[in-house]
Amino acid sequence: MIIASAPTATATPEGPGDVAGTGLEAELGWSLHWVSTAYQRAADLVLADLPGGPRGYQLLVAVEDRHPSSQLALARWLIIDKTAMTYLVDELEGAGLVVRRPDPADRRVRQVAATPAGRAELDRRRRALRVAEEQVLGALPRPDALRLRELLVAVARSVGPPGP
Amino acid sequence: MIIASAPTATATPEGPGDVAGTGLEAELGWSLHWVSTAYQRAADLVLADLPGGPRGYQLLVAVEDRHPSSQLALARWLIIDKTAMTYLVDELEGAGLVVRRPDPADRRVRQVAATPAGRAELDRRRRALRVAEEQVLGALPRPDALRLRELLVAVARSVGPPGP
DNA sequence: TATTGTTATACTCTATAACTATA
DNA sequence: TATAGTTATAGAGTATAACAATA
Repeated sequence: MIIASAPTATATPEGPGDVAGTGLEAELGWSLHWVSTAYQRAADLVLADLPGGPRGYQLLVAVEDRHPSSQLALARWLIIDKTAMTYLVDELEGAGLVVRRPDPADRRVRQVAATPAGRAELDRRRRALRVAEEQVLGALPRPDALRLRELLVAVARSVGPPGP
Repeated sequence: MIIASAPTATATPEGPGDVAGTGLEAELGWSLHWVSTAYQRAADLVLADLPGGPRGYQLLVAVEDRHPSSQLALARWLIIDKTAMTYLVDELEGAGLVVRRPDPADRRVRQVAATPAGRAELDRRRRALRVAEEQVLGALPRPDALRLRELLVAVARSVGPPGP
């Protein structure tokens, strides 16, 4: 959970020269919380009926973009437990979106690959998510929205997606 | 959960004139996820030993900044169930950080107020959180960090903290 | 002996429902 | 009858542990 303390009355955006004053101590937590919540709400609507839900989407993206070598590699990338991965792959495989293939070189390993239906589903959801993003950032003028994306990406890079 | 798909190889920050390209569809979810996760990790360290944890902190902030008129008002502001609120207040009251006072005007209602110990604790945690925030944004030059805070606040205001 | 994947179990959070005491 | 607060219960999501197959 993100720390979301209330903004104080004087919490108007400050000029860049300003040091964070006493009313803004928790503002980062507060704003991050609400932006994240809004995005989640929008994304959940888009992904609610996808097998596996948001997790299922993440899995499809990872499978398509990274071709992970095993369920375990996939679990580590998504930072979920290997036991949860079993259930998640079960669900997506049951829906025909992915298939498990035994690795010929190591018969302990199952490779997970998207089916054509899975790829089509992924494309649809990706497009819908892009619309959802625009709704979340809709209050910002476009240059500001792009700037926000840039800055978030810069921070995200520095704080830690697990290395490729 | 925030949708966190992997960035693609070409996901370098784009210039403001650029329309989001095909490699960036899920970038907002991805960056939001990682920034939020980093902040949460840092905040959890600061708040792990506080009674009620992060939730307890949010409650202390709300009690001090907003003086809510009842547990129910507090629960609505923090968007947690009134039943969870009971347990949370129990924990903080047991630790001597808040007290429940019956409202003289309506004996069904319990007002929640911070004790001196609660206020002192809140001040300490607020300062520690401010340090944590700076660590999360540490990779950005200070003007960029301030700009990011501004933009996040602008979006947060538009997407929905419950009105005061 | 170590590792991948599966299954079964337990634990934590949150949500639902039922109850009390006031209004 | 409706509301504030409490308690008890059930559910979802997650983590832990033991197991089978393979290296």
